[in-house]
Amino acid sequence: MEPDQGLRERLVAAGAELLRTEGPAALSLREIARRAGVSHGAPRRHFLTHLDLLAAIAGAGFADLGDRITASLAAAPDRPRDRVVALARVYARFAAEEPGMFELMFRQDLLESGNLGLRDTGLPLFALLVDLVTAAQPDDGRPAEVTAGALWAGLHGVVQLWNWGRLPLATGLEDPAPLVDAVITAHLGAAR
Amino acid sequence: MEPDQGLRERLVAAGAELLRTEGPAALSLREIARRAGVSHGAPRRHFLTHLDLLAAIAGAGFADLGDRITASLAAAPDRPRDRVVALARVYARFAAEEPGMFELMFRQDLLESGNLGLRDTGLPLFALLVDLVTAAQPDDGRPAEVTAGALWAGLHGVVQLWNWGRLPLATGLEDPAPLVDAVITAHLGAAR
DNA sequence: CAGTGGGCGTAGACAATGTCTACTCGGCTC
DNA sequence: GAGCCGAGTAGACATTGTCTACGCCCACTG
Repeated sequence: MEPDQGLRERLVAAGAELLRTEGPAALSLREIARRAGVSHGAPRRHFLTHLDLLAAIAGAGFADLGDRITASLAAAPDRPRDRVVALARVYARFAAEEPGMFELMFRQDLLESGNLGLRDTGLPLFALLVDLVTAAQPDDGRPAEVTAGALWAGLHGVVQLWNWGRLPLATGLEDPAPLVDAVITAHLGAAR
Repeated sequence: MEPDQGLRERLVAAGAELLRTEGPAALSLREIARRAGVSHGAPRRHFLTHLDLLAAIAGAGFADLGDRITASLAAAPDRPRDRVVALARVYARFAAEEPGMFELMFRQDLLESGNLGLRDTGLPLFALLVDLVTAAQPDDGRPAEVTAGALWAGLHGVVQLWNWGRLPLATGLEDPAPLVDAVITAHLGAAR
């Protein structure tokens, strides 16, 4: 490991690790500082408030998700619909593997803390989805932004409700994949 | 007002009111007790832990949402698709008017607290949706549970991402209604 | 009717948390 | 070399969730 990264990065990394191992409830400012090996006042030099630190951790989560998506798209076939499927798969896997981070990323009080860095995170993801939807040319007669928005929302809702635990109970499924497929097919048409 | 309801109900009502006026961050156990006019130890006689109290408040939110939906369906036309539209409208309005309660209702740590009362809340809503989808008979060749689940997820994702603030920014819309319509049409077909 | 037991609320303690304010210390510039 | 400033430490403070001891009052039993 690199011993010489700044404390700011170490705090974000320690928070992400803590989130992964102990869950969102363990993300106190003092515990993060402890894991980073500094006193409880040290984070204040880099983040004005606790929420700002959490927002930075969520930002790292968005960066991670973005990296995974671009990596997956690089290896995906050219047909737009297949690329949407690849994106959706990564999105669902991310939410399933890192539920704590996923929850943190979409907490609304993190935006309200006036963190502009987070404000436009997630928008590149949406722009990418608009491009894919435009290329897929669904014949629903709607603006691509609306179709892309509804598609994202469907995908997001599936993984959210799945993590929440009601959908597995209600549908009897043990995997969200059929629901993700239903969402994509509903908006972009069947696979062929 | 009835002066003689039990403290349990008064705590839930005070919490819901506090949630409405001050937001989710203000929902501390002690503040709820203060608003209910009792000492900070009193809630413990009715709720073992803070999370249990929050779960009860969320349960009241589910009951409220259920009431609004059944009231709306009573006045809705008979065509299944129109009934789904009515349900979706209520759902979206609820999320927009009571964002704090909506967020609380879907917090996942509330379920993990082993509250069985909350565990099956929301399932009647889903069963209702399955019935409506079955009656609407979409020709997607999927089990009604899957279509209903994907539909609920789409609806839920729209209002969630809308409250989150990214969708308005990304789509340029100032109302989630077109997205809700896109979701319903995608899963149940056009209005005619 | 006396007594008693338990439900229900109070009051105080405790550890932990987020924020604020000295203070310290090391390296930098003039 | 003197001053200064960024960065981390240490302690204080109010607030929170939980726990425990206590008191009250009403219903039931003998």
